[in-house]
Amino acid sequence: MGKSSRLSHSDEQRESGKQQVIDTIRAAGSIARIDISTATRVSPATVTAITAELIEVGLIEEIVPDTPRQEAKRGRPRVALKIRGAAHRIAGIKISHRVISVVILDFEGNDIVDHELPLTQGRMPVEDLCKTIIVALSQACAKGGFDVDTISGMGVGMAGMVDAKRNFIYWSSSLDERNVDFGAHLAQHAPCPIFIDNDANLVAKAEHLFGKGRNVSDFVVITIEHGVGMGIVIDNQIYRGSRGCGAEFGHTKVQLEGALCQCGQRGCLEAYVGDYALLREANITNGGAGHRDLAQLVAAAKAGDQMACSIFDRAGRMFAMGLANVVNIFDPKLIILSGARLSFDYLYSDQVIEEMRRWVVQIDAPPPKVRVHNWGDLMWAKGAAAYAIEEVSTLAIRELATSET
Amino acid sequence: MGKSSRLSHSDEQRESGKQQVIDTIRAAGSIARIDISTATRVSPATVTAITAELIEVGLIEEIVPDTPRQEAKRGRPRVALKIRGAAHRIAGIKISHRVISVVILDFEGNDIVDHELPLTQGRMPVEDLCKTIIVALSQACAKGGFDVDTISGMGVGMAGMVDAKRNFIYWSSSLDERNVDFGAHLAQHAPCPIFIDNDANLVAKAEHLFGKGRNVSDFVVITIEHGVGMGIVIDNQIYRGSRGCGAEFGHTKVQLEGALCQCGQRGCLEAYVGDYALLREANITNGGAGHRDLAQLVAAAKAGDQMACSIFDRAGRMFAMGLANVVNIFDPKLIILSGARLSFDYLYSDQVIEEMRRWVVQIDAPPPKVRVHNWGDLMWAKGAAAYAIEEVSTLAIRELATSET
DNA sequence: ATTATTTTTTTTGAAATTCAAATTAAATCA
DNA sequence: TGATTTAATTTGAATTTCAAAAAAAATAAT
Repeated sequence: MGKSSRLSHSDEQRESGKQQVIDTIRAAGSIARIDISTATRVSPATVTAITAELIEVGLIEEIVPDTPRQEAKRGRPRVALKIRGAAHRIAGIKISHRVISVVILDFEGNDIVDHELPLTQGRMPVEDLCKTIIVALSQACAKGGFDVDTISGMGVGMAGMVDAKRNFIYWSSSLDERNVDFGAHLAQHAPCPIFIDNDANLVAKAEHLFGKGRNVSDFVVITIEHGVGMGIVIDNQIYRGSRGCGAEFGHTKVQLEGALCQCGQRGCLEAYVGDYALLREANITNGGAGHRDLAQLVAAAKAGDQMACSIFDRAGRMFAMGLANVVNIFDPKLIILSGARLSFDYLYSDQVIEEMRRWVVQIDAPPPKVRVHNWGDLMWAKGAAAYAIEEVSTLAIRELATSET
Repeated sequence: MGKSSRLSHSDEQRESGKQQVIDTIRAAGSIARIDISTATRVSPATVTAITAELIEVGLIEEIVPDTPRQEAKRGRPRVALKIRGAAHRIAGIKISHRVISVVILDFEGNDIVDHELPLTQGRMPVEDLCKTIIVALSQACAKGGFDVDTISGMGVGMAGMVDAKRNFIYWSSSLDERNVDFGAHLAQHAPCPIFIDNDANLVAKAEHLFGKGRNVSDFVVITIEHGVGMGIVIDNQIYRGSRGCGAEFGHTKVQLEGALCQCGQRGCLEAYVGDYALLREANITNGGAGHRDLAQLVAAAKAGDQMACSIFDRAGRMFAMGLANVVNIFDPKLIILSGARLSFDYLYSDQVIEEMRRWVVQIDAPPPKVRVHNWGDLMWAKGAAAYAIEEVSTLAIRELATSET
């Protein structure tokens, strides 16, 4: 028999018991009730009550022990719980310049389908982009053989300045307008709740839920695509700043009156490590002749070309300096360098990381761990899905509290 | 009749109703029950119950309306509540190079006494420093005419790398040893609970409780003494990083392979804006002859000396750059530039702040506010006291929950 | 002066959440 | 087969919080 309840004030922001339990299960992958109890410091009695309710509504399920026996231990065997994948279908969408990537996951985070829709233009009117997103989503659903209406939530990630709380976009390289209430526009076309955020924040979410940030409460994720992005997780939550758009690592200044950046300012990190910045240098030093393409430049460096080496060398050092600043300010346990492809290994090298470590304030406590994570191309879209999974999870639990017999 | 209780798990970390209420009262200064209810979204009934208990144990009190009448309004008049100053006496202690400053506040935050004890040496053995702290505290108490044993808690602030949670000091310019469990040492002499932290963090606390950060949930405080310090408040709490010592603003790098810093590294902000850095430059450019003293250098600049101007100019720009980086990473609502004396007005000038604003990522949302706050000399010690007040407050409420008939 | 109105505060009984302790369940060991 | 061990569940109680009603304390209206 379910319990009815109105929302107690303190459950609104804080983690209710149910949230806490479901988060613990998700973080663990699979976990027995007794371990949930120790992890959350909620009594076994309460864990039983909560999990019973979550099982009843289908958000989690028991794992039937297909493996004959675990280790030979006495006592009643523990039965593990996990998220019930079938509970919800979640879409993650990443808008890049040339393509929209869609991934559809089940509620547990397993891939169901992925899909790409090429874009003819990088910068689009709002309505066009909305329609295209829905087209991409529909195609993905068709590929998976289910209806769009079966999607419970959709995360959307794009480069730019996004106020995630309001689903509002101050600026994005994918839109031809500034200050767009993108959430409102997209909602008119979408069949489900929408959650929009900056793409780097979403990758941080993905690392937290599925990646190398699992079970880590505080860490920083650095991404490199065209620009340099950062996502910060503090106390298991994305830190978003007061205007909803902090963590602009790429526009951190590393040189007074330095190189000109795409953003119009000087001395931004991005203006030293971005692909355009490297090519700009290569072509200047080469008198305009030569490297059109980053791969070519990398090859030249590997072949021992002095110019090319010097370019990457400086980029690496600037990157190390930027990273060191983040560490000096945040002092995170862990830094994850996430890449869709590892085309940026000149920045993610041991040498760069060593240099960063040297530039960090020295104390007799272990310096932050640095881990490089090479997801495939789906990284960005999965990040968007991770965000949506979390939000849908919250919605589902809130609904539980509000309704029920 | 009091209520007995054991600690529910969720009350340990989270804010219990009582904490929330007392924090609201402290933040407001004085506030009626009905307003506490709306501010905390706790029901009036609960507010009545909680405040009744807090009054009974003497942590808060009603304000008798000395002023004849407020505005002519109908209805039962609201009676305001405030923290009861007499509930506790709290000490705040700041260790500087030349002096130990002590301030004793009542529980409401009002000054009771302050006192200074000159130091003969800047860097001392642990035991000596502990003893000296107690001497300074005792002298302050004597001055106030009360016993040391009547102090309920003592905050201690010092420059260096401190893990506040453990009262552990990795390094401090006041100690001749590294990695000291200073809390344990001091506890052997002190008559009350001790709370140690980095001095800049403590100033942030003071701004939050008593200063320009009152009722602001997220902000950054920059302090300049000999070095450059920073304290970060996120979600009403000091952000301390994973090793307990983030926010090393002064050792943020602003120049690749830059000027040599006291810390042994190159390119630190401090190596461009610290007093020693300015004098170093002045003396080099002057061929070693001349400015021994910052005041002299400032005077020279004001008189139009080209060299001096250029030195301050660069320092200001480096400072702006460092600040811009903090904004680009944190996106705080508010930046408070705190000073004990305003000897650093060349860094806190409108020009510097304007420059910082230009270097911040531009979006159509208001940029962070910047406020300069000139406390007197007591700033640092008050910060230590602010921290202690908050901790004692927490202890008092925890005790309430644990004991009671 | 008396009554009506307004607003704050308190009281009261009920609902929700959580827990400790006792109990039951499901396994292995002897 | 019974003893032992560990996990999960049940049960009754404690605590917290709230909604609704009542009381309190003022001004406004008659």
